[in-house]
Amino acid sequence: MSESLREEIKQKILNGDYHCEKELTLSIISGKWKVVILWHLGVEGPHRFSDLQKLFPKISHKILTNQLRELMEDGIVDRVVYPDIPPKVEYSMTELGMTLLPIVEMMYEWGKKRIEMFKKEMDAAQS
Amino acid sequence: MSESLREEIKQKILNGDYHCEKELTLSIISGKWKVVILWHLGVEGPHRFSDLQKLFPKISHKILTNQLRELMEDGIVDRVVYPDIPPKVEYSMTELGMTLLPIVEMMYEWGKKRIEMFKKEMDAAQS
DNA sequence: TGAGAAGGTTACAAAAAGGTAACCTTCTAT
DNA sequence: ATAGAAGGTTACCTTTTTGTAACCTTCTCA
Repeated sequence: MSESLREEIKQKILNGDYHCEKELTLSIISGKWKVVILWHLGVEGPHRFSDLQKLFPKISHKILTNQLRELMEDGIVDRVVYPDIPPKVEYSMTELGMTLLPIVEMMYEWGKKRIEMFKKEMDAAQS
Repeated sequence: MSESLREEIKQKILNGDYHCEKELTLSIISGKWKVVILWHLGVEGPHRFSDLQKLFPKISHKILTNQLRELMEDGIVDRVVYPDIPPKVEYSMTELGMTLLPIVEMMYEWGKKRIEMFKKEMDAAQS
């Protein structure tokens, strides 16, 4: 019936009856591939659908479409169809999407440091 | 078999064979209640289990335990049991957890602004 | 004695997210 | 004709995540 956490939170906001600032943000970036997509679009600029497929060989066609659709619904990415044959479709960050990029970049930095900590722990354990 | 995205990403890191910095961070904060829990523990300090229950009346007992367990496994929160009767258990941020707080706070700020935008749009639509 | 407080666990069910595989469109090149 | 390119859709299935409800422990208070 309800169509996900994203929808649930949007409803709450529309009803004006909930404190869900952080949940809203989380609901937008949650998704197995969303932060990586955002990182590439934000840092490297627009990408075609097939570029993204090459970047993430393990994502299936359907799921990639799906993640992009949701990001579009949330106003984070834009989709431009060029009248070419074969089709050419480009995805890019919206202005709003770019305001999300600092968060994505902090997540990247945090994760990087955390991974370095793991490595040190493992090295220490071996000596 | 595999026990979630969190586990999957940890495995990748242990095997040393993956670029998943952002995914690591996301996997830690993903969870319907985790960012709110982190925000309260980080900004307001330690809380008892029952305090958290009162803060989020809709979270079930089991899910709260579960979210806290996962945050503990990830080294983000600490659990201290006091030898009282009835039991007293306090959850708090670890040092590592505190390094995550800036991200949570940015998520809060972003969400807040976004909600304000929604309100303006709705007001504009009504006039 | 038996209800309640604070925390915990377990079996089970429902919803959401992710994934597979097949199909479609329109044109171009073989 | 027919295979391929670039993107899209659909039906179906599996795994993860979230939730419900019941139970347990130990002590205290009525």
